[in-house]
Amino acid sequence: MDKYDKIVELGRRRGFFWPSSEIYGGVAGFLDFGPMGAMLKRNIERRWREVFIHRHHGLVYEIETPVIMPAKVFEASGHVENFTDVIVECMQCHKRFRADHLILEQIGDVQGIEGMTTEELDALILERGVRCSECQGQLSKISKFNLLFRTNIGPYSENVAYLRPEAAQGMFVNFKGIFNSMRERLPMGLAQIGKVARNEISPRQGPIRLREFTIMEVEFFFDPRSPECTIIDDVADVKLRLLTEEMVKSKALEPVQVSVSEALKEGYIKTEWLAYFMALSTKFISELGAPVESQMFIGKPPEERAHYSAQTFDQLVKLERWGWVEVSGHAYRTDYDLSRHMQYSGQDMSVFRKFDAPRKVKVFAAKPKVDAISADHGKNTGKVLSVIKGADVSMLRSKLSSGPVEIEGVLIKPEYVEFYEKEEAQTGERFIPHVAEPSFGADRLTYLALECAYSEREDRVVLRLPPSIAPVSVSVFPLVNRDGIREKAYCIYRDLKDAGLIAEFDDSGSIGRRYARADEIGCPLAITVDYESLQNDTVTIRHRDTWEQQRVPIGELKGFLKGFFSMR
RNA sequence: GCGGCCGUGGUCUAGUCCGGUCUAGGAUAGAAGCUUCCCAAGCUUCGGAUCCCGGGUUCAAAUCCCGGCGGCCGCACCA
Repeated sequence: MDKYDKIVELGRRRGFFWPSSEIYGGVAGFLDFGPMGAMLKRNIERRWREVFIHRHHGLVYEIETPVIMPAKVFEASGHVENFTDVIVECMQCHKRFRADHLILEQIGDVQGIEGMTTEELDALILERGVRCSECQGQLSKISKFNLLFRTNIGPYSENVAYLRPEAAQGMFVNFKGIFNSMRERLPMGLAQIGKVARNEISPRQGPIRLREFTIMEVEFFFDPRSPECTIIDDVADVKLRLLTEEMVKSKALEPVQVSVSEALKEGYIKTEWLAYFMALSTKFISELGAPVESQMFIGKPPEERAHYSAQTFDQLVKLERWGWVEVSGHAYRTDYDLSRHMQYSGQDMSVFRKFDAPRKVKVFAAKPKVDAISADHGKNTGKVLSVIKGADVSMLRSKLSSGPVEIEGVLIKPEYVEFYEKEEAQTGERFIPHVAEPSFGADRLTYLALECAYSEREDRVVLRLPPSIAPVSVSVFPLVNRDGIREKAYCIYRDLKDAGLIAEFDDSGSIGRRYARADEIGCPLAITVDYESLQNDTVTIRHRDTWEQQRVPIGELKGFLKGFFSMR
């Protein structure tokens, strides 16, 4: 029985997590979190929120957008195209191919192949005799890999929508509006914690690979001309363990350990903001209990990167059963997403960059020749004039150079317009921001925290969760249930709850049993009220990790706890 | 998706090969009470399993057969 099995067992026994829809046989890739698990996960989310968002207020803002978005969004993002693979396998040599690619390759362009169902493609393969391009073997039926969950909005089946596979698109589509309302400042990060869904082909590994999970993402927008991270000094000395793309290529297994500033100087990481977030992530993952030695970042080669990424580092953590597992991804998405949304929606996603000093630029201007126009158009002259004024000058100029052109139903002749060069002062230019994206899976982190915290002592399970994320902060026990001790303990318990702590009260079984119960859910402190408490108003505080006890006056309890939890 | 192994109270497990003695045993966890009073002590009592689901064979199925679902391992997949 390895750690994974033990955690799965503990997870069920103590109400952390278990497979979803279990009474109907369960369904792979979905997980339910119980009372303890939900609290643990929320605490991890809360810590992430503090580290990545609140500590950067003024720079990073949290937003919330729907899980369901119209098909158009994911057409623009490239997910519809890149998330849907129709795959055939050669029955002879067992090589796999993208079915559509193979068809196009062998029989040329096929009308409407994009929208074809697998049955139609199967039929096409059969009719046209498409074969394995390697060995000419016969092909299997198509299997379809579409990781997007599809649904409809409203009663119309043609109104297709998808469940988001990442929270990012909600931030991209909102970028411009928020940029405006947040006073048009770059850099600016948008963050989101929320559910995403990916219809994985065959998810295994329990909480590690899910079809629906919580993602925690920042889309950090910056001007590619000023890509400097203004707060890089805060993390310049943080050590990163890196396995760069080149090292992966040369089959290196041991990561190099370099400081953030070295990693940037050596060009391992392409942009400072990405490096900044990688440093934050290292600290964050350490705080959850994973030692730095069992973390590393691995550079993804182009063929393994997402379609939108110019550089990706996966942050890996070593788990006992699953080996190196990705807990966060750090992608340099450049201007891919905003450009695509600009193209697909027709909305301007660009941002104005002011020059240090206005520049003089030579531009062409169009001057309509009213005489010539009115000679041809008479009363319609006004219409023609407005068409000319509305047209893009350089476009109009190049078109007219090869003869008359029709715009908005009006025939424009070259002699209608005179072009002349003029000097114009430009105060700036428009550009599309670039994006650095750190992205975390909260469910994996929850499992990670459990695995890191899991320990055994004298045949008992002790979850040594960091106090900052422990589901229950403090337990209160009466040593015995008589002589007013129980009442006193209960009073303290209620006081602590009033003070905003997650506290539990337990008066059943022996004191040792109660300590053991508290240890199993990772409660860091237990307060015991005993006979001495009746005499001098002190209690014992028992520490989960050392089992040591100390006496603290009841009056100082809240202060003690406040200090204890704030320093972790 | 392919192949192998597997699925019994909340948890772990005995029983499955060789059908009946299993109205399913044990341990642990849980609840109530007594007792003890600082690390899962003890005693009493209680609740909790249509033996993963569906079908079949049989006088009789936890046990044999088929299908499904789920889990683990290997291969494939993993924007």
